[in-house]
Amino acid sequence: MRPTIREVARRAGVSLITVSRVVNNSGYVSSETRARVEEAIQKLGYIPNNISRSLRLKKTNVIALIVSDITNPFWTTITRGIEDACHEQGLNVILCNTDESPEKLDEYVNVLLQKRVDGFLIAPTTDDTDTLISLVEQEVPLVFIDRHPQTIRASIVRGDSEVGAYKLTEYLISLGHSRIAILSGPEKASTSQQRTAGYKRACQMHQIAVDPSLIFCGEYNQEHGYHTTLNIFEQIHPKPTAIFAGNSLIAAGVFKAIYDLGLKIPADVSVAAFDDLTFRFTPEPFLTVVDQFPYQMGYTAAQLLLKQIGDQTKTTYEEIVLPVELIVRHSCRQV
Amino acid sequence: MRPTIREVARRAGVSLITVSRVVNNSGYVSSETRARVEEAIQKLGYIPNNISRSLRLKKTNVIALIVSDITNPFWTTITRGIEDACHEQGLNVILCNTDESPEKLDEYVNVLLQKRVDGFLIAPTTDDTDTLISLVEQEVPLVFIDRHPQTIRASIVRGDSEVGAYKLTEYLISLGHSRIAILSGPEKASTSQQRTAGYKRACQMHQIAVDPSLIFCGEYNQEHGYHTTLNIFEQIHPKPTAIFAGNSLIAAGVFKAIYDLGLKIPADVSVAAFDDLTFRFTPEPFLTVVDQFPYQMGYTAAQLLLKQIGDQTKTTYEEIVLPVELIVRHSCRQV
DNA sequence: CTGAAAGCGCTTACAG
DNA sequence: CTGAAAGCGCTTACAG
Repeated sequence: MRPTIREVARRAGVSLITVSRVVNNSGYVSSETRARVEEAIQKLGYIPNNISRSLRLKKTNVIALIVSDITNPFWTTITRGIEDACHEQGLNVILCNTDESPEKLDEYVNVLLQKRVDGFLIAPTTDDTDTLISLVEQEVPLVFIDRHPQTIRASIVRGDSEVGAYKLTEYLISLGHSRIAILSGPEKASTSQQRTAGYKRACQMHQIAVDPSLIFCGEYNQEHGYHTTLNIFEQIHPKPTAIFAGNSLIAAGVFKAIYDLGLKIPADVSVAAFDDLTFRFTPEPFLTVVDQFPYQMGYTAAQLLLKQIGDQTKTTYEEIVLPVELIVRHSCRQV
Repeated sequence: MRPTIREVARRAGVSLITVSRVVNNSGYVSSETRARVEEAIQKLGYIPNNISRSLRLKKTNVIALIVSDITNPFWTTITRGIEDACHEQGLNVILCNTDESPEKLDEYVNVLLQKRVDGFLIAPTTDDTDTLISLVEQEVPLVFIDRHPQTIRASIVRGDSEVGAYKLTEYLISLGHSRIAILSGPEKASTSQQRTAGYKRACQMHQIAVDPSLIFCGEYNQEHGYHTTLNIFEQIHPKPTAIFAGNSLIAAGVFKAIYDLGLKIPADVSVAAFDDLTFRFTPEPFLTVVDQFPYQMGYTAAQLLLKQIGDQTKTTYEEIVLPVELIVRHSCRQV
């Protein structure tokens, strides 16, 4: 059984209040009293109970992070940024993986609402809206990361998908490509809408006709990249000379399909993608990408959430769009 | 302000106890009463406060996970296994990154002790012993993952490093290699001791002299892999024909060094490593590895911790050694 | 500079 | 099947 503040008080011959003051460094305590209390704490191995503190203060210093899968390096890196920002401010983060299941999201949100976390950082997937709406209605501090569910007005930190896609497409056009397939994400996801929009804008700006049969929406996963690429090479004529993968999972699928088709990148087809994630174990990274700086994204999102937790008074809605960067490497060639 | 159990009770015309019973599904409640209470809960949007519940019950249903860096795919995958196991049992996990800093470890442990987490899952680094000893003395539920700090008796779940290293070395020997450099981890880390031991045992079993100048301890990071490999190719004669990297970070450094030296794998030198982590974005994985199944490792560790949290009575010490597997690919050649 | 008392929102052993 | 009362371990506004 751990000693409580009461035992410390008894041992130091003071009241509970005084002990509370020295523990929290608040209010006046004479230095002799402080010393006595500190000695008692020491001797008893007293560890303040923050459960009761939280109950009184209605503040847990814990936030919830909900992503689809921490194992996806994009989310891993975001998570690290979040944890660092929270650690600096003395908060802890509870990690949740939903695997894109609305039921798991529900479950997590319910449990964490019961645990009275101070706020939520959520990377929403397409079909989660109901639970999220209810969070917003309850005015729980909440910031979205990366994606913005349709119709929900809440704070968000995201990369500039439109501009990123524009730059990437423009780069491909500058290499002489005019038939560029884009393997985007789900039609309803704000990120894939923005990426497709950037792609279209670049085409239009450079007098290249947008061919709707080169725009493929699908999940942000390898299967989409793989099967769509196989499809493209079987059925589309004239074949595209470049493929723009909407994220790195899709890119991995594209790579595999091209490998299985016995083709070479960039000799037979140029490939570029969103998100720069394979660098860690590659001596010489190869893929041309748009980097969204996920660490910064997580860090910024956490800071925004902490700010909102700080001033609960005004329920302000804030959208932070982070700049992205085109990193040219060796997966695209001049045609 | 959220409604409390008191308001629900008033609205339903029952006592607090009764509300508590229906919320927790414990004890007898007539179905009419239950219905009335449930309606009140519904109408008020009552969300039980688990802070106060935790205070009473002395149980938070939260555990702490402390790793050096979630961004390292080995830990990412372990983390996912842990989170899944905890989620199944209704616990949440707080994620902490120490960056191998003993001070950060201290800080996290103190804060989380104050938050009264139900237990700790820790991947210790070499110099953390003091804080960890104190945790063990306090009989806080604790299980180590992957590594075992010297001198501390506590539960641990780890891969079979010795056998893994033995198999990997034996495989290299079977290809005709007799000068095999091993780039192991820190001298004091149990994992690197075991890997070095497995390496030596394999050499001895196959009548190959163990050359101490081919055994390189260092950090589990890219720098060690990089600089040691450069060193090897400048200074060691006769040169080793194979390099055994102690983990995947070291392997990445080895790869980069070999690339920078203008050499090819496996034509000029064979390379094999611990941990299979690059598969995700690679259509055709190349590196021959020992897979430690980090997902399983995390899952198992969490289960062990949850078991220990369950029966607090006996402070049993348990060591679970998980089997590992040699996965032969294309980074080693016959000599 | 120090303290008495109420209260944060639950649960539980006991009585009826 | 239902409830009164004590208590989990803190903090705070107020008084002295």
